[in-house]
Amino acid sequence: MDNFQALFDYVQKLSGQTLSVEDKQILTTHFKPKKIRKRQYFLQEGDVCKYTGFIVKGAAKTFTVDEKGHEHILKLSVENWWLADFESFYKLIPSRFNIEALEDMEILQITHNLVEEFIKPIPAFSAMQNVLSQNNTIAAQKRMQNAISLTGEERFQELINDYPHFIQRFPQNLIASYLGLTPETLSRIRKNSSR
Amino acid sequence: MDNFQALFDYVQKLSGQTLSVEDKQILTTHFKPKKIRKRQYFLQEGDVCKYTGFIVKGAAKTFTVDEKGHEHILKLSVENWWLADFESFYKLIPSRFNIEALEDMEILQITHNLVEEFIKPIPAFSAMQNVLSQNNTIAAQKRMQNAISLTGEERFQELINDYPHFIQRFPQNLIASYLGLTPETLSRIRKNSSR
DNA sequence: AAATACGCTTGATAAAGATCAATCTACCGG
DNA sequence: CCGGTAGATTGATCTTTATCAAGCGTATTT
Repeated sequence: MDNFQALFDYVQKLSGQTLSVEDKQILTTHFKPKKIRKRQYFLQEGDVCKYTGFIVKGAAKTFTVDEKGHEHILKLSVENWWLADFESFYKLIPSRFNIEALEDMEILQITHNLVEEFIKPIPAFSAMQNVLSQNNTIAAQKRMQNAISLTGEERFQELINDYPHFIQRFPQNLIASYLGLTPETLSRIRKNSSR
Repeated sequence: MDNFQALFDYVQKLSGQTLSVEDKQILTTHFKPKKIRKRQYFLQEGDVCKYTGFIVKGAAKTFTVDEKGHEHILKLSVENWWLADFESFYKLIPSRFNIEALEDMEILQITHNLVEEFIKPIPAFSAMQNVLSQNNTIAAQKRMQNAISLTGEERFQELINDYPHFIQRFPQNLIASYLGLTPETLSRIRKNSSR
């Protein structure tokens, strides 16, 4: 039960609506709790992303590996975020991304079909999805603007502003990759900006 | 009538559903045709984006101006795309962006309230919005990945792949800005890559 | 037709960031 | 307690990209 409370709270908060007892029952029936251990993969490049997962506890990285073997981190995800490559999840095509647990995780996972059939009909859930989609659009737009118009140092400052807990929680080399920098460059940026 | 046909076609294509005569009537009633001349602004930084516009004809750029007076182009929009700063449009807050016509334009515009009240209840329109939202999420994800993991030259190649008509239609300095490069750098990239 | 503005190119130089290599520390796991 | 691994830092060097300045061609305006 406790696992699901986080999901209920989240849906109600974002939608601004209340979940009935029956709604909660439907969510509890179709979302499956799953544990993922640190370093375990939720999704591997080339596989279809069959599930999306609501993160109850823990954190993960979404990344690609280039020809030189370097990781590029597209996304860092923590509690109350959704875990998936949505391109693969929506279209059922092989994913270009890997998703790996950075800490031991507890998630609630579900397939696309079950969402469409049983979950979307819940008004609060559907409303939550709309709000989430708006938030994502806005965040993506901001991050893209930062990418094309700011220097590495400025992007780092923005990250500290927008997601201060990331700095505490994740090692610096992952932060660097998320910002599109090498660990060495981020190290030097931090050194110089503390002047 | 002709103006609206493009919108009808677009909604039906993306939603996979058919618009009834009544549906079309509702759309025709609430979307207002508007002409915007080349160099005219659809939105100015600091203003609230009250309208979203479906582009029937023409093209526009969405951009910011930094402290040094340099433009940074976040988006280039053409026929069958939507024109708006969605952060400002959804939340009714002042926009950080400018949107300016690059060619004479014909759009169909509407306010947020009218969409919510009259347009969203049309099932095909609502379905179209869901598909559009998915497409946008996927495109934003891809562009972000390119930004953090590719060089300028590689990003240019991706642009040629994904939006070949952009190269024909827009001057090179706008393409450069969209890619997060200076016009000089893009000029040199093109020179060297034709080797 | 002249004037002008705009976009593209090229050159010289500077800044930002990547790469490669080495070292240092801290934190496990046996 | 020891050895290993992961992360952070620093230095030297190279590559990529920005900046500033000038010149050129072409379309547009008057």
